[in-house]
Amino acid sequence: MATIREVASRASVSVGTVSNVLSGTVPVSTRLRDRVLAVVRELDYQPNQLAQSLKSRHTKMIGMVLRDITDPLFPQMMRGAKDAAWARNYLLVMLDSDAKVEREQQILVALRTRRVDGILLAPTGPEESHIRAVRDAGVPIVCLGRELPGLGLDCVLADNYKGAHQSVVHLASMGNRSIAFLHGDRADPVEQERFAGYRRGLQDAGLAFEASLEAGSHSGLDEGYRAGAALAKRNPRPNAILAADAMLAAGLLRALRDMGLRSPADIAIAAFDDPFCCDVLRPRLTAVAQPSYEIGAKAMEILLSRIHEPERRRSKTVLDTILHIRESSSPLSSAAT
Amino acid sequence: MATIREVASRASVSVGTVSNVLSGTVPVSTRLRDRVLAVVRELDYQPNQLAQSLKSRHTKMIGMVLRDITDPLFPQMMRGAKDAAWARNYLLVMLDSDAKVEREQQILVALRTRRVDGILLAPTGPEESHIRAVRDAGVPIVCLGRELPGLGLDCVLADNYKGAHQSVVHLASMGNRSIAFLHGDRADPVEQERFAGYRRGLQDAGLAFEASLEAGSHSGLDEGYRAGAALAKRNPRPNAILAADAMLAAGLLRALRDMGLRSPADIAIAAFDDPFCCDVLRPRLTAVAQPSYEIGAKAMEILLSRIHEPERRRSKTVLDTILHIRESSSPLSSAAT
DNA sequence: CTGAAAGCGCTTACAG
DNA sequence: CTGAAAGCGCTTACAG
Repeated sequence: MATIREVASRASVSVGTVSNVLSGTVPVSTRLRDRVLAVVRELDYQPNQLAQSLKSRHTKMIGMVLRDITDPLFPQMMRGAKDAAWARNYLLVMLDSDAKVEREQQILVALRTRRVDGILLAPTGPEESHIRAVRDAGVPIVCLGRELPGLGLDCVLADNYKGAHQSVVHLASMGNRSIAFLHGDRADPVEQERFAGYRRGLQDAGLAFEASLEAGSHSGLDEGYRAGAALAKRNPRPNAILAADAMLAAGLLRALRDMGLRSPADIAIAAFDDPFCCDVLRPRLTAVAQPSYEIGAKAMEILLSRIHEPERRRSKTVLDTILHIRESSSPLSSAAT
Repeated sequence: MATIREVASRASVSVGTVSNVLSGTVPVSTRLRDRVLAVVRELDYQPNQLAQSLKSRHTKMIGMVLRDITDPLFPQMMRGAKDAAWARNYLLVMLDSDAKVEREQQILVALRTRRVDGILLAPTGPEESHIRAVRDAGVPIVCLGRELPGLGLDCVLADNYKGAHQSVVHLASMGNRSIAFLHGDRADPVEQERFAGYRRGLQDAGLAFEASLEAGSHSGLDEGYRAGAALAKRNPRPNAILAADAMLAAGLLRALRDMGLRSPADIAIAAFDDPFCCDVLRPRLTAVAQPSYEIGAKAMEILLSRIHEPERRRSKTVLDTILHIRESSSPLSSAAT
């Protein structure tokens, strides 16, 4: 690839002059300007951003580190972040940490040595010493979807508490008196928020909570099937189930079907997050959607602000979830099975 | 962040020595070595990869440019590519071109100026002049999932022709005599392969093809619903439908349900690609899956080979698809609706 | 084994 | 307006 020296010599000017016409920060005579531009075109010269960055101390590049690119939560989040980045002329690159802390740590180091201007992070777990290290090195980080208690990082996340509360109130308003909670990962703080909102929703709806209303111990289709079936076999059978995620709900739906039970007639269902399959399942699944696009966009704006103003106050942004009421909780919304 | 000069002065050695102990390519006395390493730890010094790359002429970074990160085809592909990259100590970063050529072009330029060592590209469309430009600049590119006719790029893709053929033979073997094809984008070369395989499958199964067996003009749930319903209303009604993608099939399924038709009893269905929802739909969808993980992994291996051996012969790798037979085409596979 | 120096490809004051 | 020079943070021969 051509270097600035080559275009300078071909155009018979100094490299400084080439730099000046390209950057446009210093006036250059039209004659030289045209000569330089012609050579630039002729050679298809593109400045080496590595060299530029070395001087200018910024790369105009942001890294987005995701726990699991397979999770339907993330594509929209990335879209939001990407659009916000492009709007300010930053390049957003995405990395997948595969839900492994060591991988996350390696990625963080790789990003740091490549001097990205900032990082958007959907952390893998509670472990945070490696994150602290890169924060202490001075690279701005904003957390996606959850808050890391220890480090005072900016974060933007959905209001899981309120979302759970709202869905329980909805379920109760449809006449369901006993509403169960299907757990995924009880140790996950996000799920704990959801569970807390559920408990409070029960209370506000004047409904009782008891231990027999809880089931599930990890995520996944199979666990949804297993724990969902167990729940449906309880006597008395709960009228409704709020699942901690859509995967569990899909398994649950399968279990009901195999048991000859119908939803919402026999059991109403609602689930967290709203991957595409919710709308395609039978019955269509009522879901508490996170505003993923907005989370991504907002997080990027905050990151960019912090890059340009490192001392700004740490912020925590909480965005409302959206309740999509569909067949699985509402007999009215078209012919449900 | 600390620079090599800082650690050199703190350790009272020259920067060259620091570099030598860190790279390990030149022997250094234990005394100096320990002193340097101590300071490195103390300062949490990480070499600036920008500067390193400027000298060494490689960034150890690969860009993966995807047409649509929302497409369930891609997460696994990225996993495959990422694992292959890490194994050889390269960093893989992902970019989304949003199915827009201009965006793809901007990303390609951004990647080129940042001097990535190579690019994995799932191109957005037939337009290829901007791709040619970066190839001509000398950056190795391998194409994902399709072949760009004009440029002689390495590519790795699924055998769509054979996959279609196989699924038609399967459908025919289940006793279906008239098998329709539900189109997404007729201009898409990948779909054309699929359609050709379908035609040939019909022929090999001794079945007739006629124009009334074709429907659909673009992709999406709604079009699947619309064109699927049209197909199901034809007289005589086709026994089976092969959908160009799973989204179409989901819409089609919805249409059948609304028409009071059952699958596979009234109409058998198979679809291309195998997003998660295929296994969760009711009935579960028979699908021709692309070996996404393998495509990604293989493509990365080829890219890495080309990086180290630029003159190697151009290669085209075709991987077999996998037919997942499920309820929608096989009454045997559990109680189908 | 160790250090001084040149150079990777740019940008940015500073003279002229 | 234009060019020569210093410097960004490294690596790599080359002396010693």
